[in-house]
Amino acid sequence: MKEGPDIAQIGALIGDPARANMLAALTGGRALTATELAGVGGITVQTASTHLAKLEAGGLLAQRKQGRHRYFTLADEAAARLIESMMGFAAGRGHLRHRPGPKEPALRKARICYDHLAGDYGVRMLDSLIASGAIDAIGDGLALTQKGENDLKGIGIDVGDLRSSRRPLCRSCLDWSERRAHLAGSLGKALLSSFLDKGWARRTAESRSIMFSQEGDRQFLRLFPVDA
Amino acid sequence: MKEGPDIAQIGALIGDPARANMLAALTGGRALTATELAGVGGITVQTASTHLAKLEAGGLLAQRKQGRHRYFTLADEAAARLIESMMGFAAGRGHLRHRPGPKEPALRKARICYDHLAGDYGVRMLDSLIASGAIDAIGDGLALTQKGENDLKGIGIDVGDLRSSRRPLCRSCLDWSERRAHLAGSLGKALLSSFLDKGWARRTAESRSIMFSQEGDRQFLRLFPVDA
DNA sequence: GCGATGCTTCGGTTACGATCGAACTATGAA
DNA sequence: TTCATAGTTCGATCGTAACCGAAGCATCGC
Repeated sequence: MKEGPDIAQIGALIGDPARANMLAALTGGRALTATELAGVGGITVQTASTHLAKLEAGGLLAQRKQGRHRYFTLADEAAARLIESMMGFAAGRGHLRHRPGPKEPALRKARICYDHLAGDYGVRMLDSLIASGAIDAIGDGLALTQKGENDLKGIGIDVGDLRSSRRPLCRSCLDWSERRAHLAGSLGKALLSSFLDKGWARRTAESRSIMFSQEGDRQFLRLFPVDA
Repeated sequence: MKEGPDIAQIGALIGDPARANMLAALTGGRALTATELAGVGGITVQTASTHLAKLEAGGLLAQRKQGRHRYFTLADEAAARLIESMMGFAAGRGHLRHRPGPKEPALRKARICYDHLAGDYGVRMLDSLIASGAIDAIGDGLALTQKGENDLKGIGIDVGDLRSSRRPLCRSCLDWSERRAHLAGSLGKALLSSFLDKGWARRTAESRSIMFSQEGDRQFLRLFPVDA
């Protein structure tokens, strides 16, 4: 029996805790080596190696050899979206690996979600963009308005460049901590990049959280106000 | 270790072949009994029972007791979307359970996807609605136009009723056989229902395919033309 | 009450796959 | 060349979870 795609294969791939941890870590967007991934998975390198091979064969991971290192990333945006949508679903059902830890608050405030900003700040940014009329929310979709395009130019983002990529400009992404949407897509990526470039924020070494500087915090809150 | 939602749990739930088959069968939208699900899973009822309990505990399934039967459905639209997005991803990677079988062509032509029309006909319908200006495609999102609302009234669908539900009116859903989008959301559901009510099409007993009558076929193709 | 049907729980078996130690290959540095 | 680091492959072990037979509830029809 049966017609249709084989869900069980990729389910099983994601279903192993060690592999799931590695995938979640790669949600952070940066490429990691096999040894680093063994660390986040809590397993030895040999074991990690076989896991990584399976994930790559399953189309979830891509690797790039560089010298004697092997850097792994999520295969593409589709893979990233799958993982993120599973995180959203899992969070909605209370399937949390709740070991609160000290990094938690920072993670809820602002973190990276593949290549864009998530957490409280990510949600706030999208809300603000919609409230100001820079983005229209239509059904599930998001569309940049003319006003939005002008506003963005003011902070140094040229939307024309972004449109040339095949990737959608705006996409909404469900936030597992806030359970509300934040902005993904090439525009989401560009915005985060600009914050990092401006020195408003920086990525932390070992976690997916994003640390805003005092000045960056001030600027961000000014740029994306929320009226309650 | 780790912060964040536990992907591994639901991954493992979906990762078992028997469970995956049951979930895929429920993608057909209709409620199935435990014994029926045991059949599609290819296992005995005892085993199915434990699987179903796990799926329910995991928030993927909901059950409704009715007499001495227990009817299972996907827990909600979020669960359905997760399964469908996994099917889309799996299909894109060529993870097919290819046992072509005789039902395949019918399935590719028209099938039910949770509660709306998918397959060749589903894709065609959305394409046609966009081409005629009834629906605007904006980024990832779909929005019904005024013209669309009028057109729909002509075939007996009152959009006002649909808007009252909290569920989004239009949503695009990736088709695993066509690898293109078709129309989901409450409007997608309403359209399929109207085809069934009109007698243009009927659901088959054991498969997810939808059979159009000769007359239904003619009407459908007239209503949703594609100019090539 | 009775048996029949639908489903769950229990107990024991079995198989698959995750795991690691050890040996092996590849790249880089000295 | 030799040593060190990064990663893979092999072989063997071990745990977990899927599985089914049998027994136990629950609900229906009579």
